[in-house]
Amino acid sequence: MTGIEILDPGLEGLLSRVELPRRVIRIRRRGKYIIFELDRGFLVMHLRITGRLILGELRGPETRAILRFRGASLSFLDRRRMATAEFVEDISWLEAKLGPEPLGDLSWLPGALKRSRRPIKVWLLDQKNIAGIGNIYASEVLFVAGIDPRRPANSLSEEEAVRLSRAIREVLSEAIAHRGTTFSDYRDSSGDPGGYQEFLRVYCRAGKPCKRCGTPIERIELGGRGTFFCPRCQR
DNA sequence: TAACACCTGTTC
DNA sequence: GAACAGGTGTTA
Repeated sequence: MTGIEILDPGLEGLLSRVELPRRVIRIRRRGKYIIFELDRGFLVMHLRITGRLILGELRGPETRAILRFRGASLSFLDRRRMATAEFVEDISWLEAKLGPEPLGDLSWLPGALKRSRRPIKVWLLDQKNIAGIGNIYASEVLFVAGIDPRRPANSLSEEEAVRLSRAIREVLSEAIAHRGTTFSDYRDSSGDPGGYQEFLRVYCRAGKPCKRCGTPIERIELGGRGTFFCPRCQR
């Protein structure tokens, strides 16, 4: 990393406290966080809802910073300015607040569900339980598993918990294969939208017929977030 | 654990 | 004018 141009004054304190250049050892993801491992310290980013990292130098009202590397630049854009980026010396705090990865081994999941009475949909969104499931995929996963999002986590049977584990893997793998879900803002690093919005089963389909049984999809609020489900297919 | 706060844009 | 939006951190 050879330089950073900070365009949003709100990022000053978080990004300017490191002397450049620094070597990037590798870039990885943990939950919804993007981690640049540097020869000393880390650059940790979270794109929240409308954040984007686009290759090249894009200057516009949404541009918050431009990261420069030897031979490449990354523009950090964010329409709602809720995304975060900061240099830190260590990232143990991140590991401490995130549950296991959703695409890893999930054999622990049935046991963990028994320890919570929260609605299963709210449980899935809590990054401390499992890291990386957002509001779209929580609804989608529960539809595929055939589970009512309002059910207390600890009311799921062993068999339902196993179905849920499989649904998590299936939905997230499919979504990744289609390069993500774009309603309005999400873009990949080339600026291209994802394609999974074409395949969503329940999310944002309130009133439309269930793709499996034809019953109108319902929208309710759980944990303050819009939640979509089929009252017939999900019990 | 729920409500609110953080932001700004879109849609009704 | 109000409601809604893919997320998370703080507060009550």
